[in-house]
Amino acid sequence: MAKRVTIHDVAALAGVSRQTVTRALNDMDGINDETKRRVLEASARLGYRPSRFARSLVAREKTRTLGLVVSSFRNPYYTEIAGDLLDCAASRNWQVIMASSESADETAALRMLSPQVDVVVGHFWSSMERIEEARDGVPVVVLDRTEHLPGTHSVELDLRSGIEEAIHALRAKGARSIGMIDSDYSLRQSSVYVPSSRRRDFEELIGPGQPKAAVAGEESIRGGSLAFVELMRAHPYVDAVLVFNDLMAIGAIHAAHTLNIKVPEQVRILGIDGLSLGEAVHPTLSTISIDRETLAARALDVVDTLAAINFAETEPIRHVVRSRLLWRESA
Amino acid sequence: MAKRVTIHDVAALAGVSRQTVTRALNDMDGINDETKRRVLEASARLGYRPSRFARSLVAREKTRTLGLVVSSFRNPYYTEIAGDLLDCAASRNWQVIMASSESADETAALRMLSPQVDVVVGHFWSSMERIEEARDGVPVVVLDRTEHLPGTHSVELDLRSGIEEAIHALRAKGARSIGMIDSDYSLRQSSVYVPSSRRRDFEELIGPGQPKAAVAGEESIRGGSLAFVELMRAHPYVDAVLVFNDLMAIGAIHAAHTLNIKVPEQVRILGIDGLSLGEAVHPTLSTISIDRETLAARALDVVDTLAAINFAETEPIRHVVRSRLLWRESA
DNA sequence: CTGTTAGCGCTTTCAT
DNA sequence: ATGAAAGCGCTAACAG
Repeated sequence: MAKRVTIHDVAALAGVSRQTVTRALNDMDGINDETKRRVLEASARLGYRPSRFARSLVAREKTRTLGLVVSSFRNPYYTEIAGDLLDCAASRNWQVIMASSESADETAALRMLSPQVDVVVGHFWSSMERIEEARDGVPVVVLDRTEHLPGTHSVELDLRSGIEEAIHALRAKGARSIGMIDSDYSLRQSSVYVPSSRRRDFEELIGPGQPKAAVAGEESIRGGSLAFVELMRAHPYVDAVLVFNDLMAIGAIHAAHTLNIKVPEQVRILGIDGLSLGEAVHPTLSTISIDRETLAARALDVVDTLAAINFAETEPIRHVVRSRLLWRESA
Repeated sequence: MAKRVTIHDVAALAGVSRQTVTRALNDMDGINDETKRRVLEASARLGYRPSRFARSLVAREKTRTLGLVVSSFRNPYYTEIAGDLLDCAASRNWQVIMASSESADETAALRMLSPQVDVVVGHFWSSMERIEEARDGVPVVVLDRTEHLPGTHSVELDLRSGIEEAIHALRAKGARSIGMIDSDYSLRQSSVYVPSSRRRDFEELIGPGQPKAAVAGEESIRGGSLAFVELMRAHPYVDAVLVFNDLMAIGAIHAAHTLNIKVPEQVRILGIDGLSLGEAVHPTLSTISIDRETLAARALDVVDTLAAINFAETEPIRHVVRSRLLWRESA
């Protein structure tokens, strides 16, 4: 590994001072054309690349860098949010460094990002303590989580009102027994299944008199398929299903095909997320849709607010984004 | 915007030297516990955050940063590659900065990334000259492109052999007239439609005697649907269709449902990409599958090779990744 | 155990 | 038009 070519080497080769090199390369004036040409040539000859570290260190306007932890690149929900966030960040003059918490765990991603960025945004399901320890002083903006986490900022999701509305609407359409397919995420993380807040909301809203028809599966198309089969076997009377997310709901529709169950005639299927992918399946997927662009915009609002106070510790900032029902064909 | 808190301020408040602050914060030894405690407290009081710029400038092992240009966050093909690349990069000790070329154009993304990173990886469809100008000396690794671009490194895709094999297999299964749905990407970029290399390969391989049944559409589910309708209207005799990518192919299957055309009985549909999503539709999508993990690994191989020579200009490095047929139900 | 010195590579004064 | 000096904020190496 050869030693780095510095501005000094270029200056030496061109027979000028370092500042002259700076002038030539940054297209500043106060430099003779001929000198400039010579410097540029020397720079090209040596394959000189200014150090981005030195440059940023001395830059008057520091590059503002945002760390983004993407939970999964296999679930379009997360990648679409990442896309929205990236666009929004670019328009507000933020660089984005991404890390995936798919293979590693999310605190590992956080720990890796924290020394590199001014602030981290992402979906985090770990305990407050673990986040606190991994963030190492860098402010964190937590997305989607419905509980309020002290010490971090958040853009929360109001799914509860969407779920409530959905239950009413499903009943109005004639559903008598509504089941749910939940995520088994907690089970995979800690070997203990804890119902998701989506399920907790669902069970509270559906009322105490109702039979509890719920199963949990992996957050994927396949997981949704398996869970649907399990649900229908255990609770054949179910005529409507709320599914943890759209990906699993698409899996459920797929499984319904296989089981020869007509959707929505025999069973209504309703997802959560609002993925455009839902339009590609038959029947098209009805869903509780999350306004991802607003979510991204709110997250950047928090980030800008924090930047304005130089990322000092401050009272948690909190935003809430609402969801809305998107009726297509499956429910 | 308050002035930045530096190591100096912490040192002053704790009544020690800057070096002692460094020792305390970086958990180095050779420091009194009591002093350490005092420094840590001062640091916390001031909300001190070490400058990542200064730190990287002086670090012996420079952070190696790779820029990744993601063409679209709405097409799982690109996000899945991004995920693979991110994992691969992390395991080889590379930081990744991402930019999307979805809303902006790709040279803008390249221009934004180039001062921040050591090397850029991504899908680029612009002309050599535009890339050359935007990269500003930073080495670029171009993915997927089948033509050989002088001056940039590349991981190319051998789709031709996959397409050839597919045509043989479709004919063996009884297809008499194979059509194609192409991407109209070039049309959107420059108002002139230029057949993609996939289409050029297809037409060469299908032989000169064959009728040319091809239409072009947007690279999306919807675009695939519209194109399929158009294709079947213009060329009703077509009994097999090769589609530019899986997303469009899923759209085509969707449209076939709507048109009441049985897949694969009446028309066989074959995509390109190998998205796992293809398993979620009915019938499941047959496809020419690209080994994304190998693609990611090859790209990182190039990157590591370049790092070893300190990113000096060098002869273009070139890898080729093969594709393979993945028969599911639609063809 | 702690402080001093010397850079990392660049850009910005300010002289010349 | 060019050069010299100062300093961005940090850490490694050496003193004390």
